Amino acid sequence: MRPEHKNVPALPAGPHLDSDCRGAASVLARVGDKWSVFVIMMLGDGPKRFNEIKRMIGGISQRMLTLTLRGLERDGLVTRTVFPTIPPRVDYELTDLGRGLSAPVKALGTWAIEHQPEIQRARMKFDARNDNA
Amino acid sequence: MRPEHKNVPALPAGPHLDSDCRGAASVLARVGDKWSVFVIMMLGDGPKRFNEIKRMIGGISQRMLTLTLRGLERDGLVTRTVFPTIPPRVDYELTDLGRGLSAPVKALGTWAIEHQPEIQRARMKFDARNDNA
DNA sequence: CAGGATCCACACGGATACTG
DNA sequence: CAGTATCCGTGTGGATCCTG
Repeated sequence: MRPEHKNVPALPAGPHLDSDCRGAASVLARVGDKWSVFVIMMLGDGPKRFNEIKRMIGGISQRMLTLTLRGLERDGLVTRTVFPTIPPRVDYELTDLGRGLSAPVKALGTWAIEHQPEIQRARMKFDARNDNA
Repeated sequence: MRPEHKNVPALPAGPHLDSDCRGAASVLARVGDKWSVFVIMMLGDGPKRFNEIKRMIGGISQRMLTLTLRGLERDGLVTRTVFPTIPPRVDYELTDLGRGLSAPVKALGTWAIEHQPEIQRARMKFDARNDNA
């Protein structure tokens, strides 16, 4: 067991970057994770079931969703509730900690959506300049 | 040329996730990038030179820093200014767009630092429960 | 339905050497 | 100093098949 989990490496070793920053790195790694961000946003408005989340996100494999949810659970950001029914049902919900995080994450998401066009234009221009290939 | 650049895949194809979200994904991918986040934070207080940034961050290889800066430049988040002196000198600075982004990013960083202990405790507990290995 | 197990590709990222 | 070029290990993540 214990193979993947999302590795949370914590920067190598350098005596650089004050330790707060280094510890924060592993947290940012989770937040920085594309899928984690999406899941947190999806869970923003109430608990959801596994396949429900999967459908909402769309491009994610069940493997990645499982791994992502496991990671978020590990970090105390979401709770996993199993209903021992047939067929089984599992609900995922943000914890208080998770809800706290969802605020800054949403801010980021909002920013991303708002400025997406500018960024895409910047990319086009940049690529155009360097694409003599 | 044009080998890496940070791939910006934009989710596969699924007719899921409203298109705003899908476009935002590629933006979040940049923000989600660990190194990009650090660089943006470093550049938060004024322009910096290449090796200056490298030293401040510490754990990054010059390759990754180059790639990261290239990506940020491509997205119109930082400007690259070359002084044709000997030895050469290159300054990197946040654009207005970049400065706009640095706000939410800092918010996230702050959150990460503040709640890092809770998260680490959550991880310990989680690992303790499942580590019968 | 929710997810564990496996196989596999390939992009990411480190180390090193070389250049303007 | 600020890169580029190359080699190469490995984590990440998709696809597929199987179970309670």
